[in-house]
Amino acid sequence: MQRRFNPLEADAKWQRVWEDRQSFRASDTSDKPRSYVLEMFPYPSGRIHIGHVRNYTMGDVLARFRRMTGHEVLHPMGWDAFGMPAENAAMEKKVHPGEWTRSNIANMRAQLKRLGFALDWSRELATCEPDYYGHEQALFLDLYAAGLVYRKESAVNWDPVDMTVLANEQVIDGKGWRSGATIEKRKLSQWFLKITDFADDLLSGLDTLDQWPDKVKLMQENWIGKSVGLQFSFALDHAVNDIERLEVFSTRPDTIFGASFAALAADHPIALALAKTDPLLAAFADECRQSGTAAAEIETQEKKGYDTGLKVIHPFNGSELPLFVANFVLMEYGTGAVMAVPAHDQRDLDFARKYMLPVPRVVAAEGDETKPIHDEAYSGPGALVNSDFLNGMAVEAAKVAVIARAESEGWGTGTTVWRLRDWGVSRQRYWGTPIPFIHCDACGVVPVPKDQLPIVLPEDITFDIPGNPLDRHPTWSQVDCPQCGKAARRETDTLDTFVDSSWYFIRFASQPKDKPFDREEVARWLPVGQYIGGVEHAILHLLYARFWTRALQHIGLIDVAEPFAGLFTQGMVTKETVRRKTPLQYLEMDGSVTSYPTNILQPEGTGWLSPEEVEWIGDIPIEKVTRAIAQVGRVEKMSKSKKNVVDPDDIVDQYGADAVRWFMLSDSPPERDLPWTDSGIEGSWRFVNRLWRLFGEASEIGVGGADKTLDRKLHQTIDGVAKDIEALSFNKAVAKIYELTNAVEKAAPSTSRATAIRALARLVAPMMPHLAEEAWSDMGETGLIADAPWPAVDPALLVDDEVTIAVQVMGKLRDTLTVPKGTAKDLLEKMALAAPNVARTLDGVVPKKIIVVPDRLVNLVL
RNA sequence: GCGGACGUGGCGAAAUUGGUAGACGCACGGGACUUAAAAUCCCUCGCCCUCUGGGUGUGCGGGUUCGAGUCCCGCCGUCCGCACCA
Repeated sequence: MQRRFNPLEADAKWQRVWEDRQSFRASDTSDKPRSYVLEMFPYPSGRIHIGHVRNYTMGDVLARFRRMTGHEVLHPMGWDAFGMPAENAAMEKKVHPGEWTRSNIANMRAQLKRLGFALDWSRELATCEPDYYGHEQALFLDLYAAGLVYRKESAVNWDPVDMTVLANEQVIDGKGWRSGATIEKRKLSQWFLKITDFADDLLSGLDTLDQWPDKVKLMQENWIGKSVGLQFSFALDHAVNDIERLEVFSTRPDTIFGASFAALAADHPIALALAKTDPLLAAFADECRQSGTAAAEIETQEKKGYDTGLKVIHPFNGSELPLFVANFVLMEYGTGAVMAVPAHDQRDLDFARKYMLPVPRVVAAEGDETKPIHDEAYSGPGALVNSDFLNGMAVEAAKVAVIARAESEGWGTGTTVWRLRDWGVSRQRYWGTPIPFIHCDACGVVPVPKDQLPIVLPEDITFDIPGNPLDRHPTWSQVDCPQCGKAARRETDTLDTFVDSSWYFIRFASQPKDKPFDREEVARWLPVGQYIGGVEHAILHLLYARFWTRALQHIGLIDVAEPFAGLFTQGMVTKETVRRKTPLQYLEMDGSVTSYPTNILQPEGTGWLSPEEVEWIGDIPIEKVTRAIAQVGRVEKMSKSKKNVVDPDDIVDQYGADAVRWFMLSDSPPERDLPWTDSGIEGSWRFVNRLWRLFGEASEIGVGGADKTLDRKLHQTIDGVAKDIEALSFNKAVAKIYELTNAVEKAAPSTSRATAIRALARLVAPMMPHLAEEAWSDMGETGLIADAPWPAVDPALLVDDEVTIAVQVMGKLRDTLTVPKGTAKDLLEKMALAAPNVARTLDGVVPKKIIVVPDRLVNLVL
């Protein structure tokens, strides 16, 4: 056993054993308590990156730990395999997207296997295979039958680079989330999922998710964007194209007497109608449409308007208010028109000041009733003033009163408006799930009969020109109408890949051939107990998956409303960057620095330097090629462009899987970023070897017999590490294991020490499974440590029998006392006064008051 | 602008209900072993001082308390999300 630990040998050996024995295959029939541990499945880009390793290591530790604590664990892995990169590769490398994707999957599967994850590979799935997406088509048809899928012509977000439509969630600062191209608005016939039907449920459901980060819940809440208020109509003084009334929505109906104008979006039907005969308005509307939606532009953009000359009639006092077209009113929200109350809304105020409109105050805090509004609108609480029958009411009461009057008089209703839009799922791409519909000139849009599923993608396609290859395929879209039998056309749009990832966790739990899943089997596993992934999916994926699950529950296919009971969002892996420094400077032999003119020898490239391009002289980085001094940049997310990527394969080659896994769990709390350092992985590797040597001493009993102190340390560690793993506080579990290891190493040989070493192997088994198996077998155990139970805790050993008491004088530490646990207060008091450091500090002064906290401290107050 | 999170050594970080700040790891420094190196082991390691002791210290300024990293009030800074949402 004194041989050196050879990770590459041990890793391969135990990985083969686990596979041969199908150790991590989840049983559907087990009567153990079930635990579904899931990490977000990867897109098969070609290589695993270190962020995946961190993500899957966390899930793996929890999964292995749950197995050891008697759970039947489902811990599956699959591939989010449809999407644009495969088509881009097809265009660039002339390789079929399917071939590219499947070979990437093979590579990445091999990489994952090298890390020894306890995954149930028998349930592996890839969303690009017909036996997955065919079932997705069936579910889509079920949702269609239930009225949750519809098709409509609408203005959509068009990405001119990827040449496809994007959902609102996929447009960030007016740019495509993948391509970064500025998004255009286009009118297209599109498929939509009625996520808005579930807006209220998705919002209130957040309250049931007590094991989700507040941050994610808040982000979803904001995204869903519920606003409660009054929708009502103003009468117009002149009809426009037979439109006699103007519908507006307001969350502040209480301020209705403060309205001094009304405003329309440039695309509002009234504005469009007026623009036909008013070239100046048409020009203004065009200007509004062109203005960008980027953050910086909105920030600085001036409020602008165009007076239509029309008036709206105030529903209570009959006064006439001017009607403007204004650049700050959005057609997509509410009714595309607003009642403007400058005193209590900042945008309305800015606008009113510019166009010299009145600013009557109608809400005031006590004493402010006659205080005029200057540059800042008042949106705080208070009582209504200058508001007729509302005067004196509080804001909330006034809202209720106005809504009641509007409803009884028939010109408005209390309404809720949502920011959430329906989910547009059509994509004009090849590499996605074909939408199972047929367009017939006679019958219209006809769903594909389920017995004709799956609609499989054609293999013979070309990528030589941009656009959707399915549109160009000579025969694929030609099909007979299922209803009338006449020649018809297949839908050539495919589904957004976020649909694929909205139900894969259900398919993992149950994968019959003839249907998407079996209801009873799903009920045994769902919801996912612990879901782990990056925070970048806080809205997109996690909202869509919640919606899809609720929709399936709504149509009676499954029994849970929420797919993920526990969610954990882990931080990124970062690394220091190194950049070229200009003008170039050189380190001379004597340590001095020489500068050279900037016009000679300027090297090319981005300026980021990879570790291979840099040599370190002390802590000064030198670029090898130019010999110039470089500079250490910020610690940033690993990326090719910053040249700070670490490849998992390389480091597994060098240190083995366990050292890498251990490093992923050490130091940084899992929700925070983890800075990768070479010395850090070295340290992990050192610890692997330290443990290996210690495991070799498992049978050294010595003469001592029991070692009570070590027994306590062991049991406290077993207990603490279990709690830390349950809480996903891996960094704390790691620290406790280090502490125990230090204690065991220092302890003299004894039966306690031998016991502790054996227990230590099981404590590290979830984190370093290969080392643990190797040691376990060397210790003479016959079974696998992967199947071994978590060590039992003796509660009697969790409490110390001796405690260290702090002795303070006026709150400052002066001495400590070591006493038996539970020592009486008066005795502690005496001992504290007698302590030498305390006596010297007191110098004869008698304390006025003595505070004794048993087993903690004594504080002498003078 | 709105909402949220976070500020602790050279670095990553610990710290139950307010109760010995800096566990654990990394780096640095010193030592042992060695012909030498690697590996390993031991020691030191917040800052300052008149150093068997004392002062000071958790972004800054106040407050509550016998006692504050932790609670309260007011600032400053960093990061994240949303963004003309009526």
